[in-house]
Amino acid sequence: MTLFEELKERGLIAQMTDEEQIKNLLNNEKITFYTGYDPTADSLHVGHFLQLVVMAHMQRAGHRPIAILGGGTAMVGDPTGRTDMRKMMTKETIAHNVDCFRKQMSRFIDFSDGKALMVNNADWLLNENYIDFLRNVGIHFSVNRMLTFECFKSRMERGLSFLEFNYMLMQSYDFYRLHEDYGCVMELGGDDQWANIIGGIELVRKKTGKDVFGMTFTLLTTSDGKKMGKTRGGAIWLDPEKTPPYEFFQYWRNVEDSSVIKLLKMLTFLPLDEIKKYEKLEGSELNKAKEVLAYEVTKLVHGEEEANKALEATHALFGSGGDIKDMPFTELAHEDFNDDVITVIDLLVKSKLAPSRGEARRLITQGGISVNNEKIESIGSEFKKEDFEQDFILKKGKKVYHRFSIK
RNA sequence: GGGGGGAUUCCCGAGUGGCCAAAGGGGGCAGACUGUAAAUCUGUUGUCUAUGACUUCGAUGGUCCGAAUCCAUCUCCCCCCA
Repeated sequence: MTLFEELKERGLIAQMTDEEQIKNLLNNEKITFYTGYDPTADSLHVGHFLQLVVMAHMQRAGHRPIAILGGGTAMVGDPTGRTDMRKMMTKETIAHNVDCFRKQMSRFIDFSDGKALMVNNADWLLNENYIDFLRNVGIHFSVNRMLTFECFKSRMERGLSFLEFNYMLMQSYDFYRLHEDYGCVMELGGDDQWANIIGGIELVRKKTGKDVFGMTFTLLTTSDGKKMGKTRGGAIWLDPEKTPPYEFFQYWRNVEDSSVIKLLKMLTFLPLDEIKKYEKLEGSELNKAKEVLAYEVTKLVHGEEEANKALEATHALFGSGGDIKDMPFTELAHEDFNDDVITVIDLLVKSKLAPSRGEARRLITQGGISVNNEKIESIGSEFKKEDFEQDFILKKGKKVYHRFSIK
């Protein structure tokens, strides 16, 4: 199967500028392409992960990826799809985020021996002279045309600052620079990036007369169209400090039925033939596919060892057997006890299962808390130190487990 | 530069002197039903040493027995005209 077919079959391609030419390019040539990452946080999240997967597919097929870190563009902020302006980040924050991204990325893309490049657009954008930039780049953009773009629609009602309006020009200029400096001929991005990509392609054509290409991949959404990768606690991060592997695993284990197959295709490298087998599953059988999805994605992001641990813990809690050691846990200190006892409320707050004592009370009152499978009936329930000598597993709701031990 | 409107709890959005910890919706959490799914129904959703106390309605100061609501100053946002 050719790369192009594979990407298509996996549902990764959303739009492209010229299907025939791109197909030919991907299947018969070795090209240099790029994708951008805006360093808006100190860790990559699942949206970036999809981006990395696409890059990896391309790299495996012999193409050369350039990952561009938006150290320069983040100074301005992409208004695409936003109803309000982003908070301006300080230069220090941006630099820090760029560093974090850089470390995480090398796990997915092989940057050795020039097989892939990582550049920071701060290197050229920050030194641009305003007047020169306007004369070289600004001249090629029509405001009339930009205003008709879908990506600015939502902002036409709420207001759009001139600062943000420039974002498209900056990203377009990136493409031009990469084209000139590295022979980059294609930009890849999430489907929301379509307008910015087109901007770059047109700029390259106007300045050099050369044709370059653009392709977007499908965004991760739930069946009702919401962006995936968000929970009440915020985004699902790739940084194990911010989203522990067990939690990461659980996120994928709990996706809705209608998304499993789609996600297996998009986010894992399992052969399509194998995924076809899961496609036949129905009803509760789909849980098997969900487990495979969770395992594979966790393995890619956190490594095989962590994936195994998460799987073990999952089996221990939801099935039978397995090792409970690897579920989230809290170690209690002797100071946490009062007269050798500790209340359930304290346990809930200590382990951050409840954000406040009031919330902890509510959980207990509503019957949402149990310890070693015995429901806690009273908000005054206490436990002695001895109780922690054996396994002590607290359950919140139906599927949040937490283990306690004593130092 | 001129004129007008606005800032409310996680979000949207009511409330224009006591009945306001603040309607309604969304989201979250919990319960029922289930398959660790979806949909649905129910409860809940500021904090605490908890039938009470404390903090909250852009910021500061004031009026009043009493302020999210009235007054003054300030900060920020939006719209219209130029």
